[in-house]
Amino acid sequence: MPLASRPKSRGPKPTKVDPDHLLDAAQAVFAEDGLRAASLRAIARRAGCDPSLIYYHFASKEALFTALLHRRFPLLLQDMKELADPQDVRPTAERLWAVLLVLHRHLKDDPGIRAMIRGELVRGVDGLAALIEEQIRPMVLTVRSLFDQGLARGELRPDLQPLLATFFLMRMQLEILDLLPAVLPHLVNLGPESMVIHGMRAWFDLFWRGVALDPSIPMPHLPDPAV
Amino acid sequence: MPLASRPKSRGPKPTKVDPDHLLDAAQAVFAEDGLRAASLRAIARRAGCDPSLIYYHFASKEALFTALLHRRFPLLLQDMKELADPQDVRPTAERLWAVLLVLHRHLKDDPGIRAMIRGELVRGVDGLAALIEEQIRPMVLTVRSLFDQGLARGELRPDLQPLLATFFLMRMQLEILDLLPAVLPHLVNLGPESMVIHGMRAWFDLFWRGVALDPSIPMPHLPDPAV
DNA sequence: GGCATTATTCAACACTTGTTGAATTGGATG
DNA sequence: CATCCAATTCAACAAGTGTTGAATAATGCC
Repeated sequence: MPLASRPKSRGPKPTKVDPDHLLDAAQAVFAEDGLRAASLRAIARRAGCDPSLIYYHFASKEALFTALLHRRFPLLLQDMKELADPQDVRPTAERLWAVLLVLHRHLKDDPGIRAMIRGELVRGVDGLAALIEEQIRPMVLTVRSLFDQGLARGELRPDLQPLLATFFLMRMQLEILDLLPAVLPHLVNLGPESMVIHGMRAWFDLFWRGVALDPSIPMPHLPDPAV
Repeated sequence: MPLASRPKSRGPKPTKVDPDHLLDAAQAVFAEDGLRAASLRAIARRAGCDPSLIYYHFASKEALFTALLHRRFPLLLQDMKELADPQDVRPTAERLWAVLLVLHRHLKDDPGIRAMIRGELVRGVDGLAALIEEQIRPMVLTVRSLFDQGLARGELRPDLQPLLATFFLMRMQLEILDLLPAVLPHLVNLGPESMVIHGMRAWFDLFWRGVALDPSIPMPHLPDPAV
């Protein structure tokens, strides 16, 4: 009884709530409410601690957010860069499909970072929007280089516009991860997870037919995302 | 002087701020901040009136938002329905392009309603999210019927999935309207407006090649959006 | 056991929010 | 000119916000 209803105790349970745990809670709340509307009290509630504790680990609400940013983006960029190694001789179709797989792996269970990439979380917070763009740009340019390589190898339509193609490919993957599980499963009879894979394949099929030099030659085998 | 700096006057200038003017201001502010973070005071400031006036015309913040919803969506749906008339014998490519033109016409200058469609504005506000979905669904099904007609006429790949194709086509158009003018013009040398048209054509070219039964037969002439 | 340090909470601050009720104005009508 | 009404503002409310400084509990070290 003194456990559940302790009426007046002060600073009771230092159970080592490490910063990562706070970041997890912050990510969840930010994803739901956006940067502006998300409250530190809501984050603290989620993390099971007092709002003041956040200020012990982070300087401010904004610092908490940028810490979130630097936790995930570098990993994503790294994976993308490995994909774009010019020595990679796999067919371009396979490598572009791998771009979708990387996005799937990193963003599947993380609506927060998806919203970040979309720029939603920081609507109207100029400094942070610029910071996010700064994290995203190298990733976009990396994928773009994949298209340049594909063009040089004669596997893509010569009139292709690499930057727009990059934009189309990645952007739609974000939408697929976000929207398909939310709205389509009750229109088609598929579970949310296989709905995403189904959508990814349909999208890439359409996309590749649109960008390939000769869409009639069959695509290489496209592996499912690792689960 | 008594005009600019009137220090203590009460209820001064009934200049007939009609509800539509309030809706305009609300739309702008909602688009920037989202439903939760947007404040009635900011809306009132934008409209040049007192926050209380909003309550004279609308019952609450939420009522103001739903009024916004019912102002634009029906018009959009109507245009889309005219497009999907089964008697229309134009080539399917031309009709699908017209879908993009309708979206362009209605949403080009209206980031607020774009954000509504994307569902951003109402993150975490359950009732409203359902209400928006209710407005969007008939529009989606209308466009879907266009694909069904195209399939029946043998102009589309028989293995096409109409619902996914609808999703891809419309969703990317939203992204084009939102993102291309914001991020690409300083990477490509095009003005924001022609950037959008450029992007739309590139997108539809890719899309059509992806869904057509025989992408090698040339597309009909695709008119520019009317400006 | 005493002590310094670290992790945590409490209580309060100044401010903003949606909302309301009463007060005020301008114009039309008599 | 007086009266009525619609349009508008003022002033205040309770609740929630980010943030801070002081207080407290647990932990490891001597």
